[in-house]
Amino acid sequence: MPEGHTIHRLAEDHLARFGGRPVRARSPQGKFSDSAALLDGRVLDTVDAHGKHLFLGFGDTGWVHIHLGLFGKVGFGDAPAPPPTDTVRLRLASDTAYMDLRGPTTCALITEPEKRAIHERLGPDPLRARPDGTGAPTGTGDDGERAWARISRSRTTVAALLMDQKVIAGVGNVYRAEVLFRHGIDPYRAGKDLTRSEWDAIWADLVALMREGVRHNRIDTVRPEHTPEAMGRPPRVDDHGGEVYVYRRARMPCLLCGTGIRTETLAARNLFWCPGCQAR
DNA sequence: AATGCATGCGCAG
DNA sequence: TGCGCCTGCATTA
Repeated sequence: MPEGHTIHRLAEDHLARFGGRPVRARSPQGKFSDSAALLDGRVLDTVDAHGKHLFLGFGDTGWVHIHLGLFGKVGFGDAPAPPPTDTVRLRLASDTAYMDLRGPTTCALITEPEKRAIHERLGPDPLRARPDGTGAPTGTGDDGERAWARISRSRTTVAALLMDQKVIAGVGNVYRAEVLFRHGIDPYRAGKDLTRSEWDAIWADLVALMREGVRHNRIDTVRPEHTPEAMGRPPRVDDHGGEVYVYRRARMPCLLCGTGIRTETLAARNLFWCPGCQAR
């Protein structure tokens, strides 16, 4: 499940469920036992998310840094919490709720400087962009400038650049495929051959799409005129929920032009695109 | 029961 | 470029 929208949503959900109250912390699976003991009885007072990194702030005790990797999952439930299974890396529990974390790549108790170092190696995050119309001071949120500086000088493909967390943080395999489709860009185009206006449109689109992703807790990328209802086609049946144009639609006809969706492995990940709609 | 696969990433070579 | 890591689920036998 984890692209940036999942992580930002998890940050909100942790704060809503556990914020401001002491939590019980355990690591049934064992790898986080020592840190869980330090956290036990502490108060969650802040949360933060940058790209696919989640941070749970416990005051002077430090930050729990979580990265879900490919398989990591968080499950929430209401009290009373059932006995955890032995794959639960971290269980947090309050009087009203519990959370089980399984299979993360990272779950570690870190310091403020260590947290800062993580932010420094990540590119701008569309979900950390300054929301429009809030009157927030300019320059307080992420924007696409730093990403553009890298992309516009790079001979690497746009597809690879979008997945590079140092270039832009939070985009994963689904948003990558979908945003390139939405802008008619061939994934193999070199970064330096992207135009400034194309990049600006991509960044703005990611800000909007990923915010919707946080809101609905799933990835939907089809425009209103291309929804199953609008087109009179059956909704997507496969597991991952959201309505998309190309992701995991290999060999199926493009919703817009009917060309067969292509797939190829790029840097060990499955890339999907429509050769009819996406030009070089 | 065994195998394959996944919305990720870091490392060795 | 390929491998290992972490887990759960669907598919295959």
